[in-house]
Amino acid sequence: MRILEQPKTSTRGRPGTKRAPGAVVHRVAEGLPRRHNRLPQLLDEAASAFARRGYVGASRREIVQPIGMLAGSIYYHFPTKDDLLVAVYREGVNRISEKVDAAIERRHEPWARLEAACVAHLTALLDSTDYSQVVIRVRPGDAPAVAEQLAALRNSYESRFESLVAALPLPKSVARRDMRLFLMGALNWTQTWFSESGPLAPEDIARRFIRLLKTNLAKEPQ
Amino acid sequence: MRILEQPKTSTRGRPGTKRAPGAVVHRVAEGLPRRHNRLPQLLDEAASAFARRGYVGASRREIVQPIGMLAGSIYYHFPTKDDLLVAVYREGVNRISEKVDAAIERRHEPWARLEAACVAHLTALLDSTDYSQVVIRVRPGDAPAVAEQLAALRNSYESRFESLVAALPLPKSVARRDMRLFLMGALNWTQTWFSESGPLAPEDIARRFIRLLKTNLAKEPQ
DNA sequence: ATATTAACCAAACAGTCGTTTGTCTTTCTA
DNA sequence: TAGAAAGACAAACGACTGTTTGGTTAATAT
Repeated sequence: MRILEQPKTSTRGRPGTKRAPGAVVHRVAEGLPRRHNRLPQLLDEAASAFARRGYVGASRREIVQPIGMLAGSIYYHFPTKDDLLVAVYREGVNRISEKVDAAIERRHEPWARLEAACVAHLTALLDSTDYSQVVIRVRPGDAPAVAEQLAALRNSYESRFESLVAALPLPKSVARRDMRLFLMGALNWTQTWFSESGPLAPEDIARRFIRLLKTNLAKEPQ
Repeated sequence: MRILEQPKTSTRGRPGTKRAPGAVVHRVAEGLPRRHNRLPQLLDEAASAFARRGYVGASRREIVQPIGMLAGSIYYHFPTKDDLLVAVYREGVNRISEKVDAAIERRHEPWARLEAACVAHLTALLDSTDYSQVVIRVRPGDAPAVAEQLAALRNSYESRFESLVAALPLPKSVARRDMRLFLMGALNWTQTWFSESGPLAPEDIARRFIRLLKTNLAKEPQ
């Protein structure tokens, strides 16, 4: 199981100990993974911690504590905390992408496709134990050394919505970029105020937002 | 200049050193403030640091370094880092509230009032050196010990928009709470993608979002 | 002019951070 | 079944964290 790939020019973060500049940073697993491999659990806990506490707020020790692992052991799997974040973030992008793709697959009408995508997006975002939360909660700038990687990952996901909006039959005066940013922003911000005990389920919220967009609010009552 | 008011039951955060439970936590300034008082600069730098790096990401030493103050000196003004955050947060709420109030003061048409409020809101949010950024960037949950205070402050500001939306002449079918959350979410999320070098100024974005809301997108092209 | 005190400085404290090193056990392969 | 490597543990490293303590200086009121 090969983990480290990029040249590791990123010696950022807290300079607890300086790393030897050109040396091999960490022994990298070469053979096949074994049965008793806690990498999946490690990623699960990291996702949970990053989603709940943010990237800087989640320490390595509190990440591994629930599975009885020691903080140093993470370095067998990931050479830095930043790399662990990238792995979680990538998995988050993959999962939410799959859900969205599956949701729009069998729809054909452009508005129905957009709505299905938004429902899937919001469900993933607000579902309490999902990697996808990290993609929204953690800003790329929170880990400067890997910020570009994170931004690229997020972008590769959000570009789907460009296509979905591009397919809509809209009045010429409407700037589609504005509309996408408007809609996605409102959806992403739900993470701030959404409560599971609230009256609305994630899919309701998504559908209501789409409806609001389509409704002509300038019209007088009734 | 009296700073500490609440009973200080919150001995949270990193337990570097335990505080004596019932003892007077800190000598509190009793007399009038003096001329050479760097409290305003301290607040400025704290706002800047919290806005740029987040609450947990900004250390006390990096906050005071630009004004040549030492980390320990903050404790003359604030008994904990959390209290410093509350002060910055409160100032942020005050500033953005004043701007919004001033903007809507001389407007009377409901939609014009909402638009003016959104323009003021977004300008404050995206203007690079303002306290108000902290109100959006920092989540109340980032400082659990004072989370309720922060939430209450944010709420006292956002309630303005409830009134503004309530005054709109809307079709009966429109849920005003949804609409408010929709609009405010989209505005607040701009902090994530806005770039000063981009094509749009904050006030343009706000106006375009309002226009999008009012436009009937369900209509076919032209 | 003197006493008071606001507003710091200087230096340390204990704890936590991300990270490293060396060792050990378990699993797979030859 | 022997050897090798996967996947950790145990313990420490130095830097950094929020916080405390005691002393210092300069502005203010008397």
